[in-house]
Amino acid sequence: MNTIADIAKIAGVAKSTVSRYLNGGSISDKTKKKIEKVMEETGYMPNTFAQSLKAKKTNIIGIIVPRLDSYATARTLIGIDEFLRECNYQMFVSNTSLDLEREIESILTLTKQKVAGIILLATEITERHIEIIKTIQIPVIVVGQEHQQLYSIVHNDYEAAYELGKYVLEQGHRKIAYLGVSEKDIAVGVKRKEGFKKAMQEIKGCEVKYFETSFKIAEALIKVPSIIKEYQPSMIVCATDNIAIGALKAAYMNGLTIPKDLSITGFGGYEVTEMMNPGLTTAKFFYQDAGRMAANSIVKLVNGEKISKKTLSKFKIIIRESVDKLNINQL
Amino acid sequence: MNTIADIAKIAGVAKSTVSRYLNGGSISDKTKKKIEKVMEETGYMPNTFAQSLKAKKTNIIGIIVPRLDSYATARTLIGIDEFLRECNYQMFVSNTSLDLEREIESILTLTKQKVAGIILLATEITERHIEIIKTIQIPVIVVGQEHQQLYSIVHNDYEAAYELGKYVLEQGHRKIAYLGVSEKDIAVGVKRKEGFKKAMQEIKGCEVKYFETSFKIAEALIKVPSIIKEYQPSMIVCATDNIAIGALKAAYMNGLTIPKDLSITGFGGYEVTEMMNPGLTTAKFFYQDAGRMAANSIVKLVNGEKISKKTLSKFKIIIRESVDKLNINQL
DNA sequence: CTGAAAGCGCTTACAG
DNA sequence: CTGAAAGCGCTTACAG
Repeated sequence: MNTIADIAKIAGVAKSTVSRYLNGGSISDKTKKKIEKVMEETGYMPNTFAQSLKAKKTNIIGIIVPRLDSYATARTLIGIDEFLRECNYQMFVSNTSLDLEREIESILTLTKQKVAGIILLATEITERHIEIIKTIQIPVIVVGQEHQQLYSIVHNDYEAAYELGKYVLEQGHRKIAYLGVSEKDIAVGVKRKEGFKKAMQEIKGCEVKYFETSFKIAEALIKVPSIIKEYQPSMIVCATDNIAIGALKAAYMNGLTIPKDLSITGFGGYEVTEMMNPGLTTAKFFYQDAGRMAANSIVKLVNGEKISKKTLSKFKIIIRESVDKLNINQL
Repeated sequence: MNTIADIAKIAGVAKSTVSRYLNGGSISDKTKKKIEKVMEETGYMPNTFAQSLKAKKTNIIGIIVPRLDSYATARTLIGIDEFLRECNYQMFVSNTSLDLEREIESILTLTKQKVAGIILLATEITERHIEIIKTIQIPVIVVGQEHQQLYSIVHNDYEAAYELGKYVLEQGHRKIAYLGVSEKDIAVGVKRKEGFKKAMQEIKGCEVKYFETSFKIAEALIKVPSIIKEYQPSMIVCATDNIAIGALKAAYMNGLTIPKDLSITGFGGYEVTEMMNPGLTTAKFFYQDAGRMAANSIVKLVNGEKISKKTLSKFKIIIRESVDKLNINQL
């Protein structure tokens, strides 16, 4: 592996000239040719460390993800990657396996590596997050959760849940189970539930019962049968598509036909929900878009531009076949 | 952001002493205490570039993935990440969006960044891959595809397909459609088909017809109805779970009941196949294991240890409900 | 347009 | 155990 000094010697010029060649400084055509030739012959590759050591910054954006095996993560990463490439930035992905401790660690490690900025796909924002983000001198964008003190890109969980709730009521459902997640997760656990509640409050005589589960399909599989048995709702609104997929399977295993015997909805709009049978009605979020927005924001921050604290990503209610149309008079 | 020189000055020692403190060299308890104190006060963070510039190597392993939104990729990454963390290596993920040109580029970029090794989740290995991998002086492990000249971790596609083929025959199927992918993909396009063919050849009077589609669910959705209509098989063996999911949906949309009217199998063992209705019979590969194996291999190579050119990852036929048991006499 | 020199922040022999 | 010095490969004023 040869260095700029080798190239200079072979080409018979000074190191600085080679450096200038590399960085688009002004050089005569003659020396340009000479250097070009040597470059090709040697297959020279600049040492990124030496470059960064001088330049004091990199074109790398660190992305911290809670998990890799998630549709939402994958799509968001694709959006980030796409946009970053267009701006000549690279992305460095760091996985934390849903461990908040590792999230903090990752922020520190990325800082050491002098990334230009950090995008955090968040699940829960703790005091320690705020603290450390203030300490490091690097811009940070949070995706999926919001916090007054941080820049964030968030899905419109509240409105999406509200719209979905209204749709469900329009279909005549009046005895509904809402299967949510822990309120530690503000976006999924709180906002979606609140939006849904608002829709429910706008109508009289609708019975709703709230249940809680984890993000795991397997847990929904276990919880749903008892909900069906004890509460006997005409529909289960699930806080994520994965929970809905578990509910769908649980219902089938208990001999129920969807949507005739039970209606089910999700949140997310994962590709596979379209392939379920019946297709799942769900509130679709545009993860890839949100990823692009996050990338756009971080690049702006890195360049010292101003951006608004919070950006909302859009959603769409996708109506498929998993919700039955009930005749209200029959109830 | 302060440097080793700042720390040294504040603590009243030499830079080299601080460096020694950082790297576990021998120092007296007294100076240790002093430095420790200053470290805490300043919140010192070493500059990774300067470290790497001297040390001439990093603890980073570059991972090149063809796509991010794939179950197989995600699981493999998890396995790699897990193992690498245990060995104090970091992973740097580079996505190519199924663009072979970008794959070559990524190898070059990672080389410039002086990664210690590269793991390539491969789809197709071209001459240019071989060429460039020979050029760079960095160990490379290929996952998912094999090549005589490269180190690889491969799934046992051939045996898996053979076993699955035998199972299908045991269930009495004698008119089978095999829905595969392009033969450019040796593992999925060739090996699986070959293994399946071998099983078919061991029995007489079985009619098999081979079809081809892409990896996309949407394409399977289009192709499958015409296969059903024109060929009327009792079963469709799909080369991936995604294709099988598309087939399942297509069958439903055409009013068929699975497995009574049509049996379907896949390859992969994606988590969601268990949640389909009916559960999909499939050849499960252990992606996370394969990821760990790849990480293990690359660490060995980086440390100059010998490893075998090719390592096989295991598989398991998962029998669920998507294959009907036929009475052969009835045929 | 070109070159010599200083310096980025660290590590590592080499003396003491 | 500790310090002074050289050097990793590059970039960037500063002269010429």
